[in-house]
Amino acid sequence: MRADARDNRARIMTAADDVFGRSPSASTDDVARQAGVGIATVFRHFPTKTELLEAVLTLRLERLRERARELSGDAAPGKAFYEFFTQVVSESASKLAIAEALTAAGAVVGAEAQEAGRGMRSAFNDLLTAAQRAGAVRTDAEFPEVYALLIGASRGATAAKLEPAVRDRMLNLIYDGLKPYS
Amino acid sequence: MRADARDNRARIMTAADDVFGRSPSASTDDVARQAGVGIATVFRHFPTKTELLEAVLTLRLERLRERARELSGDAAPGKAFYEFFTQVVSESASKLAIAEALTAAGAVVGAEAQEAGRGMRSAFNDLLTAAQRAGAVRTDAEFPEVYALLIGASRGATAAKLEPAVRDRMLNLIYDGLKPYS
DNA sequence: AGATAAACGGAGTGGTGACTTCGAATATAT
DNA sequence: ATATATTCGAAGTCACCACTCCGTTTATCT
Repeated sequence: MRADARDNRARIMTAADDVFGRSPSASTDDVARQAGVGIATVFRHFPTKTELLEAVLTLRLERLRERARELSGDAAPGKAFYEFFTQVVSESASKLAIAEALTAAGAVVGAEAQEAGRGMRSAFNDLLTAAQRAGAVRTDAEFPEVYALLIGASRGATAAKLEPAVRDRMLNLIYDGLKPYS
Repeated sequence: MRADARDNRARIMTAADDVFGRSPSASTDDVARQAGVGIATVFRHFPTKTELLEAVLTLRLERLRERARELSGDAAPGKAFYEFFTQVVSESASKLAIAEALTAAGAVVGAEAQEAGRGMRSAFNDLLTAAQRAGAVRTDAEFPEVYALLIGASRGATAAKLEPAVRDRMLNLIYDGLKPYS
């Protein structure tokens, strides 16, 4: 690939991430304008709008998986789990698309995005079981319902445009339900 | 209004509730076809698509408020609160639009829908405070975060197409966080 | 039953958005 | 520097959708 083509591809991804993050129903023209390229250039790199969306989604999922792994290396298991949970929800509140991405991850057709979704969920599951072993999360909570909580909290925070203080109180309610009986 | 006109209006509302419930991006033609009327008839009753959506939303919100009031009369306060919460989430899982409705209720422009949203939230708040007085919900949980939980659980369940069993386990985690320390 | 006002439906209209075409521009190899 | 293969972008095409127009039908009143 020629150097200018690679540049443009990166700029399109960045622009798409930004534009779709603000308004998921934005048009391809919007993305092209924001990226400073022609429409045709967008379609040359991503033959269909769906593929562009999937590329953005994949990137976001990969970043989240990366973040989960960092935390699992750096912090105490309980802290790592709750911090990751909080961070995902906080980012969703300001970036609509992450929530949609998380949702779509379970049902998306594109092989790449599916793989990224599996990776991210797997990393989250590792955080969960480590936190359970450390006694920071009750052991009778299983992955599916905890993941459902993560998605729900993200989408709820995004949809309702919660103030940060309310969002934190909501998260604390959730966390109290996740902690072991004392 | 002529009798046939009133009939058609009702059929259009029912059809819209069904069609938009399955796919919120459905076209007005879809609604007309499902209702068995021409497109023009739909637009005669609801001059714009937004107004049709708002009418459906308002109806749903009013039904929810009604349900909340019934429960608050019939059941013990704690039971009434948790049952209402569960029912809203369950219905959202099968009817996408309720979640969107709940979300939109906070920000919708139409005066009628706003009023219906206020009424529904107020009825939910009554359930909450009664349950708190009865010792079934911790008293330091305030309305905004509890309502945020309701929206989040609804949207999460809808978006992720949770199996009922997982949904119930997720709700139990939430409820454990809402119950008073024992 | 006949008159008439109200309501109906189907065929437009205009605008938008995904995707294509093709001549102009530009990176890279020699 | 020049050739050439690759990439670019502006101006299309086509399909879809919200909304309108108007000739036809139908409920209701006398």
